[in-house]
Amino acid sequence: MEGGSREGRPENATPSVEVTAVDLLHLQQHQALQVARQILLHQQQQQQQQQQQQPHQLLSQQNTGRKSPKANDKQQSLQVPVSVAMMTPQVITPQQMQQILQQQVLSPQQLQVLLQQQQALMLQQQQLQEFYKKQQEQLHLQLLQQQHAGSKQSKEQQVSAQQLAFQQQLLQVQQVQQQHLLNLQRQGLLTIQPGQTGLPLHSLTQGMIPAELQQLWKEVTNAHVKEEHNSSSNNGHRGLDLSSPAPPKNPHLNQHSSTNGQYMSHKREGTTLEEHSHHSHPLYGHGVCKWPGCEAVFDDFYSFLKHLNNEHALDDRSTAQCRVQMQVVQQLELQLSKDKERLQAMMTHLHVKSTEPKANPQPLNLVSSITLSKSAHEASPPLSLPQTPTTPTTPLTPLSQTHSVITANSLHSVGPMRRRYSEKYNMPISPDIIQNKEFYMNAEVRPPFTYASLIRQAILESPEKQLTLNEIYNWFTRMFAYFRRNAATWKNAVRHNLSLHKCFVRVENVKGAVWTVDELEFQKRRPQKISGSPALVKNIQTSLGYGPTLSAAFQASMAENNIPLYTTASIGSPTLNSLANAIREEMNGAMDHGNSNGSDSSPGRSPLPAMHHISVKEEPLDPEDHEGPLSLVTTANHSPDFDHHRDYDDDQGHDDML
DNA sequence: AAGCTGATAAACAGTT
DNA sequence: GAACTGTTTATCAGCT
Repeated sequence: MEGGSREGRPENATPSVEVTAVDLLHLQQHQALQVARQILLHQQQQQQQQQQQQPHQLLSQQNTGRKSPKANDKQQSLQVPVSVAMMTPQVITPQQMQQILQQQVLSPQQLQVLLQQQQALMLQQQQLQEFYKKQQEQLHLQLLQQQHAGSKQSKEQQVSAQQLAFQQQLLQVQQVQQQHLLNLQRQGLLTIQPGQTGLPLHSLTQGMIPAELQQLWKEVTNAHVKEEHNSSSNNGHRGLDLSSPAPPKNPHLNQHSSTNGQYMSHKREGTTLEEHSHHSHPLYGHGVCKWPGCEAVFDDFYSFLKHLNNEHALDDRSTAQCRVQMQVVQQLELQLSKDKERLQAMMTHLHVKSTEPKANPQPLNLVSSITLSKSAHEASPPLSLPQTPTTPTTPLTPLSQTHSVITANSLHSVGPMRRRYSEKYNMPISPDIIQNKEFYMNAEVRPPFTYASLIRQAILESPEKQLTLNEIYNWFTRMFAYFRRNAATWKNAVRHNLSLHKCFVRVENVKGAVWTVDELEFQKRRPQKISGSPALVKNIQTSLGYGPTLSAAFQASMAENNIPLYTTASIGSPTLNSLANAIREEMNGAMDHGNSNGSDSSPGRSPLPAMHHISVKEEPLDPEDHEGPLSLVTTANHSPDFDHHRDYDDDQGHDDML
């Protein structure tokens, strides 16, 4: 019952914006999706034109949200599309894709074909670049020899002059060059069949230079004219295919071949193919010839064309200029690739920060990607593979929400956190909270503690070890940015926990009632395990199959603690120190204390580390806070009472992490 | 697979 | 009467 309403509640539906690992993984597919989307849009437009009455059904499948909370419903899953619909329009989500496919606008086969074509085109692009490069090298030599044969200047000077020219043109011609390349591709001049990729290129780069280049040149310079005559079919602007019949939809796909976001402008390009034939040309803009170094002004397009054919015909000079341009493009692309690499590294870094010690960031990314979609906790174990969500709620935040910017929102998971990170092991809440106080206070990251643990911490931190409900609320909001949202939800949870757990004792006070902690009860209900538990040790050593190395232990610990869980997707994650401390504590507990005393675990389990953390505490709160809670915790932990922990020895602590 | 635990939601009653 | 406080029930999900 409530389940339904819960999963459909607004917080969940909020389209969380987050850069996830999956985003990264999908990044490559993004271009393909974009292109496909453009095609789809185009087709849809055509359809609409043809059947004007046909409604746009993309979102029509959304169910009308039922309201009665009581009314039983297992239809929550149907609400998924709603959240999908709320996502950024630029991104085509898997769901949208599916919808599109369902509408048969584009069949899966078609899509696959398109994608394959894109891949082939990307290959082409690479080969084309190689071709250009070689051409440039050769032409460069020729240029130097021919143009400056009689010159007294040293070749080095010439080269530097060339380089200077390159730099000057670098920015100016970037766009023009891109368009130029696109234009070539669009016209199918260099279309290469996927199967025969190697051959044509080879021939081009080897012996066909003159012929191919000449033809290519003609095509470039006369493209517009031919396009005019080519009025032909819809997309068929590939009358000049040298190698093979390009697929009908290549014009669009070709755009994709470029590595960066060029496709953004592709649509415009693609839709203006006809325009080109009339008054548009990559080398003609604003009445000016955009040939590098030309800038001749023309009143009309045809004058420009004449100029282009006359002044920029295929000769050594033009060829050399072309080569220069190619080099410019190449350098730009090189830089682009470097920047992309850098971006990737940055994103990876940010995603994985909390688990830096880990060797492989991949899983982390995956984890982080899932984090929001699910209840972050499940995804926590940085380890492994993306856990397949079993929950219907999962789809709420589709992986496709990629490309979004990292924002504060992306850091926190607002949705219902049905599961604490891990119930397995107690984590010394105090140290963690203290050390990461800044983080929790500023980042809307759900703290990896259970409500009970937090409530206890709040109470213990108070001078009198007692708080009113409202004071507890305040502590939550003060200490955790996460709890500055959804007050109704977590406050209810707090009250619920206070009432539910025996460890929280309500004491009538003069001014009302206050809540205190019965540490005994608290420890009772929390079987502490970390230390003594062989399972933990084993877990630490073998988890993830990374082996018993320290790093493995680190990973395991983090995984188990779920410390980084929410933070994997966040920028400001807990410091490495805290992680190390947490792990150290666990390790200490496991190794040092063995099973003998149950003191280990939980909240106060490791007094020493706790003390270290204390020193870090910077809270303007009461000075007593520093020692108060901790000492209390410590005593509690070491008290004989912990003997009953053994009663729970077999259960892997159900600790309380949120 | 069952049971435990925690999170969430909600209804309800008492108090302020 | 509204808001707050506190209790209770129900459901779901993760874990052992």
